[in-house]
Amino acid sequence: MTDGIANDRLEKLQALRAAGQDPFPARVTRGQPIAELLSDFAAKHGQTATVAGRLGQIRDFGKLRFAHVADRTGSLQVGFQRDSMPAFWPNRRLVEGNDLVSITGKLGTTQKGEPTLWAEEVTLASKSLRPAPEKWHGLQDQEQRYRMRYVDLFANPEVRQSFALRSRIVREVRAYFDSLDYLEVETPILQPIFGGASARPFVTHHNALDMQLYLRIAPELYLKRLIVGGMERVYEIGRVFRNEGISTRHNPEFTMLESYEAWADYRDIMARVEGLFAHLVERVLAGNGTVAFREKQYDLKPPFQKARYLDLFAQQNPGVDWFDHPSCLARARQLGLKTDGIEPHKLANDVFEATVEDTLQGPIFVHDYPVAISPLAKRMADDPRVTERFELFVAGMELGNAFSELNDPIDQQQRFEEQVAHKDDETPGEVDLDYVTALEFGMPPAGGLGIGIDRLCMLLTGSTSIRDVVLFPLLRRQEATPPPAES
RNA sequence: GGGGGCGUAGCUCAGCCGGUAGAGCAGCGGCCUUUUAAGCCGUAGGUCGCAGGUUCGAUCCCUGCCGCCCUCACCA
Repeated sequence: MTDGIANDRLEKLQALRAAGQDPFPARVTRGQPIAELLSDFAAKHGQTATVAGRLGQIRDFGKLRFAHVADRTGSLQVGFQRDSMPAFWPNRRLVEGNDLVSITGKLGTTQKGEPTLWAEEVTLASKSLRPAPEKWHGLQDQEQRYRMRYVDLFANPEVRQSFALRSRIVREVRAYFDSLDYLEVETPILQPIFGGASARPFVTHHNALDMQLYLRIAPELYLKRLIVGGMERVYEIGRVFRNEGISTRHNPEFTMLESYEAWADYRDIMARVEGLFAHLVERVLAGNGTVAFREKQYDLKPPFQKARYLDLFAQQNPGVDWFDHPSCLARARQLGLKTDGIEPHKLANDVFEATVEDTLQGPIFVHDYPVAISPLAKRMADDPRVTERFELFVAGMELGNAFSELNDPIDQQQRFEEQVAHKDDETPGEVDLDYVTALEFGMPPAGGLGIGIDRLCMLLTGSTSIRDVVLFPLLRRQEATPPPAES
């Protein structure tokens, strides 16, 4: 357990104990937030104050030492003078950089005007047995930053800021839906039948019921049951799980916002999305709607562009008919896409993704998706081949997906049966009959929305990798180095 | 899964044409009461990711493996 712990720090720990000091006391004098102390600092000159936090590197002048103490709100210099703290002085070296401390003293300044707490009493709050990363560069190694996020967070202040911003984004998303009289709800993560998206699920098992369960790939079908139940406006922000590849835009567990609103259609939901972005620009970006992402600028202030799915398809694939398999097949081959064993509608959409998605700098609403790739969306009245559905793209990245919800139980059952007939790893092996039953009781016309919160955070924080907005991204388990092979 | 890159001290990084390892920070000892990437003097710290191979000799070249990063595929 002590493997890798610096010996000199263990020695100091022992020395502290020998001197009768607990290196891990249950409580110390709590500090005042440093940011508060720093505001109108001049007026506080001479006052007694306590700060508690992590000690930075010590600058030692013999009979005088300086160091900064950082808490969640900021950092403040502390000065230690031999002549004003004779009791502490002989043990001063037992408290060192990266230790957690509580320090009481008088507020003042140095000759250069730096706000400083002149220490009178120092209490070790918790001994750090490991040194801090390099003071100037912080922790740079990506692997260690993800594996040891706790170090990344205290060593790299901008990481803390990024996650504080994420917290603010989620809070404001809630505030927006709350203001529209939506109810925040929680629906099952453990589901006997997975649905609401197309993705491979994680499989688990409940012992007492001896039942196979899936971690949800989407909350959709449960939220729409609530619409049937008359809740009318609901949203959920929660983790979903997809057993698929990992990339800069994909983590196996990620946070999804889904909202459903009775009596709304997909046009209304488009307005909701624009309203949400207007709210976020105002409350998170302080009115400045321009964000930098992957070296480009994006203006997130609504209104957003709109384009029909099939029009975009036709622009990038002249002469190709989305609904005509041979022509899509030829185009797919020309693009070098994988074509073996791919369902026709899937292939057509692959052509769309290969040729159109990268051009969608946006923000742009792509709307009216073909029904074959939209099993839960309502058909257009004047063209049953397409649905009332849109996706929001920014920087070639899919941020959201919305549609007028299919509420015809007979159509829904047929589409489910179609899916089951062509079952693959990404579709459930059975029809969700209970969901169909719910629709049979009558679901009002409704508009639904899904937004990937992590991707939204990437955009608003300028992060190029989803791992920079997920506190603990999934990494391969680090195995102990295997012993040399026996012969 | 394919392609590319990386892995050297606790941290940040050098390391030439193959000749057996370096700096800064952190640590330890010393000097210093106004520094804030403090400074100066000294000192200690290494399974060069792991395992093989080539070679008189491998951190360096080759092969395999492990991990991470980028990218493509996958992900409606």
